Amino acid sequence: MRIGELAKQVDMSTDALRYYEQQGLLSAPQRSASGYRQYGGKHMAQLRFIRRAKDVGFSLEEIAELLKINFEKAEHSCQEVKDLTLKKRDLVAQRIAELQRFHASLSQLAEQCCGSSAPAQHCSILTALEDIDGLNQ
Amino acid sequence: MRIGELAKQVDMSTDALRYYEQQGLLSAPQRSASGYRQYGGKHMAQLRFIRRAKDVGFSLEEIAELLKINFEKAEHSCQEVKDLTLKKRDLVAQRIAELQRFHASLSQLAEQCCGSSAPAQHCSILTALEDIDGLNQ
DNA sequence: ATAAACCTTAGAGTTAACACTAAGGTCAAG
DNA sequence: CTTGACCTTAGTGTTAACTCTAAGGTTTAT
Ligand SMILES: [Zn+2]
Ligand SMILES: [Zn+2]
Ligand SMILES: [Zn+2]
Ligand SMILES: [Zn+2]
Repeated sequence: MRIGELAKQVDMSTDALRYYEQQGLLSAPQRSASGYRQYGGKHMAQLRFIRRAKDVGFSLEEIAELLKINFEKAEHSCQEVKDLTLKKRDLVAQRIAELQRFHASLSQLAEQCCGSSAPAQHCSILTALEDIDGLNQ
Repeated sequence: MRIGELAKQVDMSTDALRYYEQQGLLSAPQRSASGYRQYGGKHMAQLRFIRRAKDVGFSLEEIAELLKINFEKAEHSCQEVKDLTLKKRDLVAQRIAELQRFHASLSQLAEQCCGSSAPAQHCSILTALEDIDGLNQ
């Protein structure tokens, strides 16, 4: 299977596949006499692993770590894998908390603004951003 | 007030102030005979506006828009400001939803893994990432 | 045999919001 | 009058995950 075909199968771009190979996420495949990459089922499996790991929020760097562990299962522990997962989950939770603060502030600002098509000289949102006491306490 | 002094007052870096000026977020101040930037209260107010807008999640690009509206209040409406705010809030909400999906998946994965220091050959997390049916349905 | 569709590499571009560096001019204190 | 702290510009580096471009070689179908 050449790169275009594999890319179509897993719904990724050929650029992405070459990039993953360069980053050590996808095994370098054999090459044809003319230098074309020749992929097999193993590569498709790797790409599906990558896809699923991305779908739960892992970065490519983290996925590379997971793939390595998966490749050398005997030399790694469940603890290691679980730690990676929990650490990622906590980072995600932190980011969610930050965004929820944003969301609350934006909601509060929007609520107080009349939203009319009249000139904005009195706009409470602009006032809040200007004044020291516009937001919070 | 020179740039270092102002930067200290608002707790930002001098690089950041020059960057804001270049991006049109901070008015270009007068210069001394030797070319030093000379800031006043107006600039401090602008920086505080920027700080507060950042604190509720606006990007610098969005802040530039808000500053422009704030500067020409008569030519803009509350509706415009409120729309910006609501649009941003909805984007934030979307991102939160995505991260919450990540969080749920990661929690589920972690829950199923024994986390022991034994070899990872049986690890349910790796299995889930490998298998088609490991996650979701 | 030739055109369309595919493949190759290397390298630059994208986005955000700065941080860092170099090479040099200025200002206050002692 | 010299040190040290401050300022200037222009330009490069950072992170993530690719995308795009250029310049060319290969395969397949007609
Ligand atoms: Zn209003
Ligand atoms: Zn308003
Ligand atoms: Zn286990
Ligand atoms: Zn496990």
